[in-house]
Amino acid sequence: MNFKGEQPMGFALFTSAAAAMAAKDALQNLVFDPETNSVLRAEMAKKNLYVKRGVTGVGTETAPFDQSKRLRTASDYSTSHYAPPGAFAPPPSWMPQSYMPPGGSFDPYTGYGMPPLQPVAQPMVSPVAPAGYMPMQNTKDNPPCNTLFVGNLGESTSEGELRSIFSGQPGFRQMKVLRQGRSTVCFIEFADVNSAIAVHNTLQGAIVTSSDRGGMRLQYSKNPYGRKKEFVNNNQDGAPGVPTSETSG
DNA sequence: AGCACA
Repeated sequence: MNFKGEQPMGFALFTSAAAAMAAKDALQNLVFDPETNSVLRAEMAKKNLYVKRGVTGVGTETAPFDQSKRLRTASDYSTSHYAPPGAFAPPPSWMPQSYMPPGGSFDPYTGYGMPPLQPVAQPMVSPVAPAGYMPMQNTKDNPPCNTLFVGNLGESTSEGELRSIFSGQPGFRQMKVLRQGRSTVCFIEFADVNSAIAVHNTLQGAIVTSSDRGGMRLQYSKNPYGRKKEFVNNNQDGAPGVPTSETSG
């Protein structure tokens, strides 16, 4: 569905072009309305957002403006003090060399400078945490693979909502919901690891309305789809191993 | 924190 010109849109101001790029990538394809499976489209604006001094959340005023009363937004308030959000934290040791976290290299934009200005007051919230997300601590994750494990889902979680959230994501293959008494977990297979990584990052902590636990927790599955189960006994000394379902068939 | 199906 594409109602050009009729969909609401908004503009968000970031501390730097790099931060805006990171947020854009993080939010791209976010399902913000699971009911209709509506997906968020994020682009770099054609022009910088102008913000009146002392006013927050503006952008649509048409009143005549006075150059002295407005502040031109710069692309380079000292980017050095900008702490990237958790999704772009330094890669752990198992991170494959080939994978560069989004937001890692924005060199094309660093020379993009406009004259530095006094910084506007920035709210101390993560620039990529819109409504619809909950902060989510995700200790103990597994190496990236093509299958995501979804946790922190209440027993009331509807499979339909999960499907509407994930089935529209690029690379989605299949989904399986598992009821576990008081809680629910879910497995999602993607066509490739990168698709899974993208969703792991963008939907981490996303609110599942039908669940009563706030945000979902996304982890890489311990046992991804399509990975052959290894032999339990692959000792080199030739001793007979215990047959597994692979060997005894 | 809870990881099934092949």
